[in-house]
Amino acid sequence: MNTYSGRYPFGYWHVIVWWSDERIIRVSFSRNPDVTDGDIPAVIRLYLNGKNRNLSMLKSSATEDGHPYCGIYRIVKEIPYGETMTYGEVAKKAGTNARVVGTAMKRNPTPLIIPCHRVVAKSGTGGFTPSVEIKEALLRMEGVKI
DNA sequence: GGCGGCGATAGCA
DNA sequence: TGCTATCGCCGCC
Repeated sequence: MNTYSGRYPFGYWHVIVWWSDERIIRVSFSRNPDVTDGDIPAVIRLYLNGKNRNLSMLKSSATEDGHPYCGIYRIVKEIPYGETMTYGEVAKKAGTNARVVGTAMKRNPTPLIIPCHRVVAKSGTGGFTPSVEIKEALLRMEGVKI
């Protein structure tokens, strides 16, 4: 199986993507991109430029059977572009509690594909790893008032 | 393999 | 504003 990696600028950050022929393996953010070079899939580039509203066709390693949080990630993946859900609402659908949802979002290996930035606290934006400024920028880009 | 700690929270006094 | 319920996973015995 071939695997690829690439990076792409987003504000002051770079988005780094690892993927294979089958699915997206990992997405991360860095201010100081390492040796990772090359381009990223076109649909993600377009999304970051606000020209593509739908990443749901991409498969993520996180929603596969056996992943510890695949149930939670499948629910989050269904949140439409420009809409948000609270940690509590996701927890209710997943049959768990909000703390567990927060932990799952923090461990999300493929943000953007699993749109964890659309999961917000009941009051406020909630957190984001590595930085809430990325979460806020993504939400603003999607037209969400924060 | 068992046990304790730890959250990107929520809800209530 | 402050405190606690809650629970799945990770790391360390």
